[in-house]
Amino acid sequence: MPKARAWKDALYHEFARVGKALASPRRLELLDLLSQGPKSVESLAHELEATVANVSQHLRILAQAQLVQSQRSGTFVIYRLAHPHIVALLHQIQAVSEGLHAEIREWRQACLSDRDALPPVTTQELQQLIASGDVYLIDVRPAAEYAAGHLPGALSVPLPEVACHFQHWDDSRPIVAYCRGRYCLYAQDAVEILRQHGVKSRRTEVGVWEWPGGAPVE
Amino acid sequence: MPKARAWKDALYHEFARVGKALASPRRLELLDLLSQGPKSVESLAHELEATVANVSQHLRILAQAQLVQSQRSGTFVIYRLAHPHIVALLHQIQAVSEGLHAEIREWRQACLSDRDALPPVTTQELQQLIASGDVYLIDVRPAAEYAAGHLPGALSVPLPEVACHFQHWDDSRPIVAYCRGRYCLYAQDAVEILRQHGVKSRRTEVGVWEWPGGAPVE
DNA sequence: CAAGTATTCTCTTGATTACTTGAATAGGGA
DNA sequence: TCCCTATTCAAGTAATCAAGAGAATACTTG
Repeated sequence: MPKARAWKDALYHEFARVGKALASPRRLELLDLLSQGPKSVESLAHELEATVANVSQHLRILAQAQLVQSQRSGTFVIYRLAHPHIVALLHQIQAVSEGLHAEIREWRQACLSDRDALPPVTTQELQQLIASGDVYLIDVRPAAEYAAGHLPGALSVPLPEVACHFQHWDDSRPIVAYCRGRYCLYAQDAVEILRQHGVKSRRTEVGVWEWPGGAPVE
Repeated sequence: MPKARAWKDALYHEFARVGKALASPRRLELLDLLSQGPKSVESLAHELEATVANVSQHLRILAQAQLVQSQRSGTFVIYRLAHPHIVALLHQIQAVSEGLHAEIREWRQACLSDRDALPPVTTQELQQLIASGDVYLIDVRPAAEYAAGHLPGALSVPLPEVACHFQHWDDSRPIVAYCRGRYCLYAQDAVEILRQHGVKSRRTEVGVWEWPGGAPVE
């Protein structure tokens, strides 16, 4: 039945177009950054510490696979994910990868836990804290990412400004920092900065877009 | 901060190992077949209409990414998925791909619907039918895949045997055929065979492993 | 132990991909 | 209109990957 073979070949060829787009570390990191909100080529290149030309080419490949869309805004070109499902796909890959390759778990432990005095805040805990309202919930990502979506009740305190803000705060309320996700070090760094100023704080277990209630509020 | 870059590079490199494994149509089809149950290299090569050597190499790549595991059984080597999460990852890729590339939907419509007199059975409908017990629910996949897991109450009627079995059945009970999934033509073929014998039947909308209740019973 | 077979390994060829560098394009602001 | 800047294009090189053919391996069965 050669007809059935042709149909299957075409079908899996299409699926592999998505697979090929996910086959490069650079492109996975680009998608991860774009999951935090729309960004320009230049800012993506800066975050990746890669050349603009290189990032531009990777974005072209992602656009050909229709995983991202671009849109001109002034002199910049702004890229965004083409569909919210892609965030779920990313997390699925990361989950499978972490499930299969124990070294990732170990790295994460090594990077995140040994510097961390206090254990991270679990999702349930944070939900209770938000409901009670008695918490400084700080979003330590860049302000643009906060603007693209954040947890309910969160304050935007980008990492470089953490050291300035806390001084005017009530000492008795707990401080909880969150960032891009499981593999982002920003919240970890914020907690460390605060600790060096003698202020206790904790980070969340997961990032914004892993929040169970779905998309965060604007 | 070059240390953070090194950590990120290593991390996304690991994620990309999974991505690279998913970047080939052949490997995606292999994973899809393995999601139906463990199989030998030879039977996989036969289904893919590829050489054994070629399939063996693709399996090696999948094994290096730790997506599949092998185990010797007699003179055969049996491969299986390393983790049930991988099925979810596959379906996620297919969903994103189908969401982005409209042509896949069109192909599927063209292949599946025009030959089909009766509309497919929805998941809710089938659940009601199974609960009532008043249905011939036939699993038209190869017997080995039925053995590896099937829907509750299903009969194993491999495609080549469909023409023999139906004759002893009660005409008044409805017949519903299911197969590997959304992109498998077996159930479609079974319905067509039955129609040529003057018997009405329908196929399900989804396959075994897309069943909402999770893994099927043994 | 020997024969037979399923599977894997090795090597080669051709094709695809990644990254860099330098030039070109295309808007926006003066 | 002209310049300025963000982005893209193009060319070249190094590296990686896909697929096939044939040899080698590993295991079972007699």
